[in-house]
Amino acid sequence: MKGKPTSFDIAYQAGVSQSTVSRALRGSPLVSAETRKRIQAIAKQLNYKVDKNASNLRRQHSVTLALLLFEDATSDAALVNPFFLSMLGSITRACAREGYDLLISFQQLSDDWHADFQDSHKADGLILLGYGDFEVARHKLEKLVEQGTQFVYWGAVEPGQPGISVGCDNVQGGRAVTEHLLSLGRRRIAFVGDASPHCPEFFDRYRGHCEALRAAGVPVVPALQVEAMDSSEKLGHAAVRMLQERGQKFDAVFAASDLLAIGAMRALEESGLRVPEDVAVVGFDDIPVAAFASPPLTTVQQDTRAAGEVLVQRLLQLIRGEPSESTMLPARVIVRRSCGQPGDTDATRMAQLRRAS
Amino acid sequence: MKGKPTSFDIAYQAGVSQSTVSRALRGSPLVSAETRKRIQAIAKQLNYKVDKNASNLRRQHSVTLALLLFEDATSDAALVNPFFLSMLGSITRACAREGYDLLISFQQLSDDWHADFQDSHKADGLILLGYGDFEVARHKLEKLVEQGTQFVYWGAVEPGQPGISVGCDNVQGGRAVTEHLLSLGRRRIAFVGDASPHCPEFFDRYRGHCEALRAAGVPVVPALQVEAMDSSEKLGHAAVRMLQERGQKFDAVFAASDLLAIGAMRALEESGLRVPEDVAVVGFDDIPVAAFASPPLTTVQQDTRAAGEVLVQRLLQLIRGEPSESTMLPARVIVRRSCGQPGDTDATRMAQLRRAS
DNA sequence: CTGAAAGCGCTTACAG
DNA sequence: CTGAAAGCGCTTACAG
Repeated sequence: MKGKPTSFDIAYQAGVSQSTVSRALRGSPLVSAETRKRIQAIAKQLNYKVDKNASNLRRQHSVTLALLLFEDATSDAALVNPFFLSMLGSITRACAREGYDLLISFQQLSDDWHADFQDSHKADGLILLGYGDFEVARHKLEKLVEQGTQFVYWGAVEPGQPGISVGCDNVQGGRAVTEHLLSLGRRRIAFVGDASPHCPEFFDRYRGHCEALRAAGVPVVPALQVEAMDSSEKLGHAAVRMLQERGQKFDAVFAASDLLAIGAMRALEESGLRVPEDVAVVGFDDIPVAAFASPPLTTVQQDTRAAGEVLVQRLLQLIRGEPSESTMLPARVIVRRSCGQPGDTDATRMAQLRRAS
Repeated sequence: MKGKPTSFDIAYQAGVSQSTVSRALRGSPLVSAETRKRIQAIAKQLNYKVDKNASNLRRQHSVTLALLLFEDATSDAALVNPFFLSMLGSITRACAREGYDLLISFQQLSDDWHADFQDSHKADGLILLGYGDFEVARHKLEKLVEQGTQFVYWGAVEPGQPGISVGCDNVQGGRAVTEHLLSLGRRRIAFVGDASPHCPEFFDRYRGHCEALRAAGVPVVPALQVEAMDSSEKLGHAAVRMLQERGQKFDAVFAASDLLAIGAMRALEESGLRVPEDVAVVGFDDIPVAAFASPPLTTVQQDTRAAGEVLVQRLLQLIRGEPSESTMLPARVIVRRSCGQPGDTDATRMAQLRRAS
């Protein structure tokens, strides 16, 4: 046998036409069971695999999805957002289950958003993770819609957004974790995270936060909110310093992400403040290290497993021309020690590790 | 414009033949600069992208690599080994730089090892991460070699192994971290991890460990070695219990992976033993949570960034028919508090976080 | 149920 | 430097 066998080789051995081989292997009902069986046996024996490129070319689709992870050009080249990473598993598996292959690519925020993948027929649709400044991203997303690109993205879920998005219920998450802080007696809660349309997810978390405060009759103090557009330990650290420079007193910090929260805790520690005794700290995301922070971080868990599933489902609906819609997933407060209430540390830590590994 | 433009559309607009369009866009020197320029401009204006499937079919290769992550069938479906995950970034980037696309797929250890990707022309070569029991994997790897599959894998680097592997210098890493423990006065060091050809990487770490002991004139006590074939917190926990049941005294634990080490620390804690005062603990891998463990875990860092680069380079050499060879990367001890020597916690923690995010 | 034939959109010898 | 033509390996109307 020279080179890879083709459907003609199978046909020859089976004594049928190449068309019949193709039909049999694609599961067409137009082939008799007996013929199909014979063909399959020979294909298996010859280790024949349908040539994807030929099949794709002919059928005009690739049965492949592309996962585009956007990252800041300024950040170190080896970084991958741990939150997105945790979605990777479920996305991959959902694709596999649906018979789709998954291309993965890291993109610079500044680049053209590669409709390239679809234009070149490398992928039938795109999953976008991480868009940076949403006001900038919005235009790019709108262009994608215009071009007829099939895509879904993880982010805020709000009316008027371009395309289909999947995200967690940030308002509810922000509300729930703030209520928890309030129930522990905290009243001056700082919020670390941008509260503007540039960061709709952080903004929604802030909205939920404010809702909870108002419902409890606690005043919303603008000076207790500090901008942080990105999610990093450094920005969280800087935010606490900023609050202190403002001379604001606070007994809790709600950081819009775990990375911000961890940086905030470090800054507090350095100022001689104890977490949670002096200042309670909560984050958002429940990234793997959250359970290992000192103290272990109370946070809001987004269901990354469901997230991956839903992203793939929505994208496939788009590709198949079925009705599809943006979807919000529930958020869940995970209580650990950083908020001042001894949580079930051991159990959550085990669960975390399991998710991490 | 109906549907995606083809090279014929470009040719028509440029007033040249389709062949010339193809040549111009592929950068053939057979096209005049002026013609090329005109064609490129029109292609750009029409948002033309070469159809990958057609191009691949014609050229008989896919300019795509497949990353296969193997996992235990028994483990929860959402798990991804954090160590492999940390390699993903550099693999992706190395592929992008070389102009290759990257398919990613999770495979069950028990499945056929999908030469499928290559047979179907989905990918030109494979990168395998995680093989489980190497004695079992060896046969599969040998079969891949027989079939002429182009692949590289992460693992031990030893003579007589099938195919091309890339791994860290486990012997050196095991030696170095043991020397460190010895330098801190520890003498009865337990080793948690399988020391057999089933786990060549763990075995090499054990070898390095024994070398260091012998060089220091410290006896190697077989009863201080506990099997753990896999890397999980649970097995690390069980290993410490086993040591205690054996009635062995030990003042340090060298776990063959961070996950094992973290489980071991928890078991020690539960027995009322203090880490590092009573028992020093060190791990291997330097996964993101290692810096956040309590106490922060001393471990051996594998250079995941270089790992990804080298894996891709070696695979491309194979694909291009160039000489290639298995490669060993250096390992580096990261000192944190779990070994009893106050490490530069803050600096390493920051570095860790940066790698984690 | 099966076969002959067209065609998916390129790339690349071949001829000029 | 350019064009006409073959062909990569399939899938799928079309005809039987």
